[in-house]
Amino acid sequence: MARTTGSDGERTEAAIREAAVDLIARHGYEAVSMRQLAARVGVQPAALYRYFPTKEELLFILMREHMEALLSAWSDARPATDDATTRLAAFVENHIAFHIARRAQTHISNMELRSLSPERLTFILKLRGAYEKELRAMLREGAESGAFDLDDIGLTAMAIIQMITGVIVWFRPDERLSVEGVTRTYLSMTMRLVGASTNRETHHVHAGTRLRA
Amino acid sequence: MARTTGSDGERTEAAIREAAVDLIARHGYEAVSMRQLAARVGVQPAALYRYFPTKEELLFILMREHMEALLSAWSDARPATDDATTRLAAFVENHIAFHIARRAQTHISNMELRSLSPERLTFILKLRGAYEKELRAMLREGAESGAFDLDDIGLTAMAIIQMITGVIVWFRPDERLSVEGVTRTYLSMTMRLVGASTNRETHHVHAGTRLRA
DNA sequence: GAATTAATTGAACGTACGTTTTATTAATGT
DNA sequence: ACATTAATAAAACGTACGTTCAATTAATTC
Repeated sequence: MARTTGSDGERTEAAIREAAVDLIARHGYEAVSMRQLAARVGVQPAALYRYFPTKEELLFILMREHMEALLSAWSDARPATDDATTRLAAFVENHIAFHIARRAQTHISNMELRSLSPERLTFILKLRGAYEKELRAMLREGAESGAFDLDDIGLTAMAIIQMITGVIVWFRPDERLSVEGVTRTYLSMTMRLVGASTNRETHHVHAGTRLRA
Repeated sequence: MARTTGSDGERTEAAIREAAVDLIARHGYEAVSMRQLAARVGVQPAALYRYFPTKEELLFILMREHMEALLSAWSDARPATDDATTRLAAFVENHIAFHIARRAQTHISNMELRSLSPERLTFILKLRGAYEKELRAMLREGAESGAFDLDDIGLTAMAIIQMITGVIVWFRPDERLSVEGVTRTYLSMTMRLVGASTNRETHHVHAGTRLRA
């Protein structure tokens, strides 16, 4: 046998990507073999190499596209206003929506970094860094304008990222928890974290633990 | 060759554990071979099987001991008082100290769950569940007593866990960031998250001039 | 000092891996 | 229709994997 009837390069490549995302997110990059992947796609292992030169390149491409899509989504969602609170809220909402919609890809981008070659790792980390920088810039602006009250920009940024990315670890939308409800709660928690002054929560007094030396 | 001079079962087993924790945390369970592990220990691959029947059992033992040590550490650190704020503070402090001290084991317990058989996975998840239940109980008590003000106990618990466990992902103690300083900041952020009220009158103060990058 | 137990080696088993090569068929362009 | 290109299959390459087994030596016991 050779070329099969109805075969189409574009469709096959898309099918490989899709199957790879699902399998790698589920079992891990190292645990998924090219034979497994080919079987899922319904093709012989050799056919994969028409579309992706190596297994690692396939992983890298999936990661790169996910990170670029994340940055692009934020670029689109980013509000025009300079108001730090509005911008931070948009950031959190976009982040949660994006990560819930692409749970598998996010899992891969977070878990499989160590399977990348040094150069590819650096590339992905640069994209990640650019994204986190956006958050830090917001926090700094809010702190300087007085909209936020926080101890440490870097630590707060990491805390927020960990918190809102962690949603995908446990969240499955059901009748009890909706995407909107979860987003609302996480938005509220984020605002507390940065010490945002809102009209609704002025009666709260935050913990007195303050800056260290 | 056979038994080597000075060989000692206890020491060899400890060396295997130690090497396994380091290698698996660094490269991932699937990526580490028994041959690699044996080479690191300075022994032939077959020798490993005197101490651990299979590779997966070795992973399971490392995870189980880590989780049991975590529960045990909390059991020791848990304050006698019923005060929710005091107890939550102790929880966060213990959690961060434990996870920084055992970064590699934590990494393994968080990342390699999918390499466990269903029964072993269930076992580990039960231990983890017991730990998280402690946190939820604290939050519930604090919410009922009025010490805390929060929207959703389950979501807040997950947010806190993600946030304080995330420390090990990026934190390396250096001259700029000490364990104590990071712990203090995370403690403060946790108290904000749960809407803790303090008896000390703390008014809204801008952190502007004291901000760190 | 002989017998027993503990610790390890060396070699091998069967299997699976990522990848390459070559041949073959389907679709496309002329 | 025919030549060309696109898409795949089939088979094989060398390598590495987890694990087992028998043999061998060191330490311990009596």
